[in-house]
Amino acid sequence: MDRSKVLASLSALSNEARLDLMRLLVVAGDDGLAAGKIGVELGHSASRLSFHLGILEQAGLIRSRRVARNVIYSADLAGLGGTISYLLRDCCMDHPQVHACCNPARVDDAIPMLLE
Amino acid sequence: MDRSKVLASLSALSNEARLDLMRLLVVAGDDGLAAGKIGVELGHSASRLSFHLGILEQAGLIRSRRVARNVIYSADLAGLGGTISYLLRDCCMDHPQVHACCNPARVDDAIPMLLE
DNA sequence: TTAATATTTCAACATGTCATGAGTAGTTGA
DNA sequence: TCAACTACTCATGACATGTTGAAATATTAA
Repeated sequence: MDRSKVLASLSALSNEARLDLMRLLVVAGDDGLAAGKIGVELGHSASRLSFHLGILEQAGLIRSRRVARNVIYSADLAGLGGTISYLLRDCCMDHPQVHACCNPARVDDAIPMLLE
Repeated sequence: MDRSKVLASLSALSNEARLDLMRLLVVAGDDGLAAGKIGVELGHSASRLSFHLGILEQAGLIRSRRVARNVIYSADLAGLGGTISYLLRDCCMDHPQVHACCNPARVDDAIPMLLE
């Protein structure tokens, strides 16, 4: 992941409405959510929502696909992971003290993944 | 770590000059670096540097202390870790696929920390 | 085809961010 | 104390960001 993409991701995430959007879409999983449903959920106007979704998509943090009349948005976990991973590696130089903060809540779930 | 602090941190990190600053200070370790030295290192004007250092300090990502004529800046690893950890937990809901991206380069170093 | 639905685009405005250069304030050694 | 050194503050202008409401576009059902 190159630096300008990371900067775009961090900038995209540094906004309350967009952080809310990301969380909602992560929870929604691969199925995603239609724009209209998101708007109702978060109480945003259509144009405001579209603006923020566009920024998240541009930053590679979410994807969209058209299904009939609806546009379905879903989280791009690789994009999210890439951004966080950049922070850990290239910014924090994999400093043990920073990694320690990121100790997953459910260690048992995460350890196997780290060993893959 | 509360949401507004996280937003401030992400906003602080979403700038090239400040990302450079963070990396430099993480590498410098606890000893930190004097403002003047940082300016020379990164080629920034004094006022530009002061502006960005102020934003990072305000966001809780770095600390400063006066030593004689110099002001020494150093990375606040807990602040950095807290921000990353918020992204992983409250935004990504500890999603395994995101954690997998953050698999440390040096697994042997990191695993013991995760098990503590 | 027409009407209804879903979403995006656009212009206007307010606000925030950032680089620059000049000036200010704190600290030290002669 | 004075001059040198170090770092910060402030005003300015350029540019970016975010909200709003109206209009435009795309898709579907009748």
